[in-house]
Amino acid sequence: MQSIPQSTKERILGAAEVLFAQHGFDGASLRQLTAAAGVNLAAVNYHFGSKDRLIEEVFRRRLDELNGRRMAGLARIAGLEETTLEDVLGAFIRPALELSHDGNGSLFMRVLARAFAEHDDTLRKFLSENYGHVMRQFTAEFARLLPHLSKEELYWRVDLVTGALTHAMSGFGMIQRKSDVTERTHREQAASHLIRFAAAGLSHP
Amino acid sequence: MQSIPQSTKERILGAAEVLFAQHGFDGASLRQLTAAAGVNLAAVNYHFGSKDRLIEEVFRRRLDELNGRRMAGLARIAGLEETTLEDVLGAFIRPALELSHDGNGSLFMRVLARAFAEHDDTLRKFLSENYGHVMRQFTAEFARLLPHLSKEELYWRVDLVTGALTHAMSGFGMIQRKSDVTERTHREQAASHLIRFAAAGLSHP
DNA sequence: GTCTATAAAGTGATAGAC
DNA sequence: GTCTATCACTTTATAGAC
Repeated sequence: MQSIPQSTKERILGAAEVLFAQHGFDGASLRQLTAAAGVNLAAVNYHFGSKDRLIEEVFRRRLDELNGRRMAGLARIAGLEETTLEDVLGAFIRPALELSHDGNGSLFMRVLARAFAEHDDTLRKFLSENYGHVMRQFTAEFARLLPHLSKEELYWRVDLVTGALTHAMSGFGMIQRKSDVTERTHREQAASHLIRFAAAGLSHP
Repeated sequence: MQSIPQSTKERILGAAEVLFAQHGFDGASLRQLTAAAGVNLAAVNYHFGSKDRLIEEVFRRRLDELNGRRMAGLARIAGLEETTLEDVLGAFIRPALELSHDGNGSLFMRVLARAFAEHDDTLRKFLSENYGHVMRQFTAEFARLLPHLSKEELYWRVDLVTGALTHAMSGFGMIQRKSDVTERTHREQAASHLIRFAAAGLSHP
């Protein structure tokens, strides 16, 4: 297998993901970031224009893929007679699990969690405009499977699922991985617990 | 009622809570903070020693009260034969609700959410050492009420409840308050949905 | 496309007068 | 206990050489 040298742009994006996860968007400076990427300080502004635009690209790089997989998974099962709530939750959660098994993908889930905590209007608008349709599609499928719930009741429950998902997938929790369990297995357990927990929380009478 | 003038220390703590919620611990500078409090820049270092110690005091001021109420609520109901899961969840969640109805208390819930996202070891250690016993007490009561769950299974579920709670109480969600609902009512709805959601997620077979 | 150098402003912290 | 002034850095961003 031939090794393909990473472009400066890719090196910056990779280092940014790691450092934003660890220190936050304000906490990670362009100096730390370019040093970690092994590129010149001025390269960020040359390739991205500003730090804010770099932040957006860090999201876009992962979310295009992540939400594409979610939509593909949903398309495969949505509307079928025998679809279960667990199937739909799996279509949403499993792509996040696969991402977090791949290289620094798990760190990206922490970046995403920071974006929620940030409450920044610009960032929220960017996420909502570019990826809002995914949540809407999934919510529509939940509505079909849970016809006993009012629209409002459903929205609240989906919102709480989002919270549990963000928490679990970004590794916020106090649950420490035991030394005899690989990190991969630990995350798989998290996803499996999450799917059953969310299904119960969504569907209770 | 006589108005009691706030001390410099209290003014700083109040302004810090607001600005840390809005801009984060790194994002809010001591200059912004002291200007908002109407005190001199040097006052932070005089009264608290450093920015990090100020951050700790912002937590301590609210968490002593918040967790005290939680423990008092739990003591009132724990161990009783007829205690329900909803009662215990209420004892945990209602003090947070009351806090968020009081002045800038709702902003503090956002500060707390940021602390989770921060993943900072020093801060996590501070929270765990000072308030870890609260989660342990509540988990013990959950264990009593849910004897069919293994220890591991219960830990996962409690962790997921924490995520949903943080999310809901800090107002992360996409659910926008409607104009005909007061903010107070909105938060009460959030708490009520949360308690039922968490009870279902904790207790499913 | 990458580099150095630097501008212009902001940062936490502190010394010392009052 | 509060003030001004300042130290010693770090920040993002950019101009201009190569």
